Amino acid sequence: MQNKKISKAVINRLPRYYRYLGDLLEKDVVRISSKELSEKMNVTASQIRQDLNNFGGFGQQGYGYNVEYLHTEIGKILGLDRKYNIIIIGAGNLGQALANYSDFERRGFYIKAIFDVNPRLIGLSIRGIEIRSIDELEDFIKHNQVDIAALTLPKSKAAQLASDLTKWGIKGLWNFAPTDIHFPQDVIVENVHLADSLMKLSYKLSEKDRPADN
Amino acid sequence: MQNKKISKAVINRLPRYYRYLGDLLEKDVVRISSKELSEKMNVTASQIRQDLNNFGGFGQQGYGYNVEYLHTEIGKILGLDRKYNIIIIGAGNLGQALANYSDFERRGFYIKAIFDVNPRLIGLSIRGIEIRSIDELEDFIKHNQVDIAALTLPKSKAAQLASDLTKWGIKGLWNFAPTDIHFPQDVIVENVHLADSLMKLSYKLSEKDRPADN
DNA sequence: TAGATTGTTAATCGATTAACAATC
DNA sequence: TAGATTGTTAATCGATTAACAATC
Repeated sequence: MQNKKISKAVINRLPRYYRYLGDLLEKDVVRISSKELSEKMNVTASQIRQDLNNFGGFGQQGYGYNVEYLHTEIGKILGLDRKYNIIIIGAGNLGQALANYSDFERRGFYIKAIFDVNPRLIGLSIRGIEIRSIDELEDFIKHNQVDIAALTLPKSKAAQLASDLTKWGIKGLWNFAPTDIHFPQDVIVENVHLADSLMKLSYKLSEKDRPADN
Repeated sequence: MQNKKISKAVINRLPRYYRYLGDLLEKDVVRISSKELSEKMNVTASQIRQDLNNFGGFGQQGYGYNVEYLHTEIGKILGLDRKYNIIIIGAGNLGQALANYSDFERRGFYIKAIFDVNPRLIGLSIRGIEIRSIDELEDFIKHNQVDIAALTLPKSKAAQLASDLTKWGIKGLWNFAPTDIHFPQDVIVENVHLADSLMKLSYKLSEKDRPADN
């Protein structure tokens, strides 16, 4: 079915659908119509049906959607029907926070190692995940199947490391450094810019009490 | 000038412009044309000019844009020409990571306190920021000017706390809990969903090796 | 002045919403 | 069968890109 190119807007919404369906599942809701879901999610029913139909018909006329089935199917679309091995580059606060966040494993994301330059951190463990020297990074990647590298290191080092990582075969980068990273090749980069997010918040806060000029 | 409603797409791009202009400033670049900037940022020059013209004419024909001036002006638009007091609700790993991230202060975001329910954490300090009991939260807000509350607590507690916080007068929520929070009122919510971000990454990784069907 | 580049209007493209026939 | 709700086409809306006159 999936022939036409899926738009970025649709992809951005998929995890949100997945989350809401997961919540419904926890509440033992068996079926839901696009209309009901649209009210919960604050979107139009039309958009939900359009979005889902990018990937095929998951519903049934007169009935709606089976929550469990739709949840599973969106999970498959999101690639959650397999496991991912993750390494974290940078054992600072954010890197440690990610390592400690055990919820990712429930979704199939396994953190296998953390790397840092700081000798005082190397050798320590977080939830049984060892902090290793960055010098071992290349070797580790060569000997382990690593799907995703999370970059939680300073901006100044991010670009060089990203380039090394892709050279060593990493295809997925989850970048938390406050700089954009993009590769024209087949490397997928997902950026998380916390500072940007905070600025959007301050924009909206300021907008509120900004006097309409002229 | 700013009369027409600014679209969400434009707002999302503003922090990115701000970031790139900051980088240029660090490299002592004095002026830049929309064309040069568009090449650096991987967008069209047209889009840059359209975006900026939502807020007024910051450039000069035949010259381009003065980097420092534009940086300052976008900063003002983003509301970075004032200070914000932040409190963090939830002193878990992510809350501690945010508290430790001193860079926010450079942009005018000051973390004033952290709150948690865990007695073993209460009383500790992170970078001089005290971890307090959640019982003191209401009182603290009443006696201090708090602009933003960062929610780094479990999903199960996020909704109730968000509702309390707004009752006590908080107008800005920076939500890291894996659940959507929205208030129809004048409360601004900015959601950071790390799990969603990771799922987008796994989508794109899976898409790559997904066989084009039929 | 000639060249460069903006600000802005018009054209295009894409995404969202509305509508409704198909069908469970 | 009648009612409900999907899947899907058509209409609308909004955002991006192209073009170019204005102007530094």
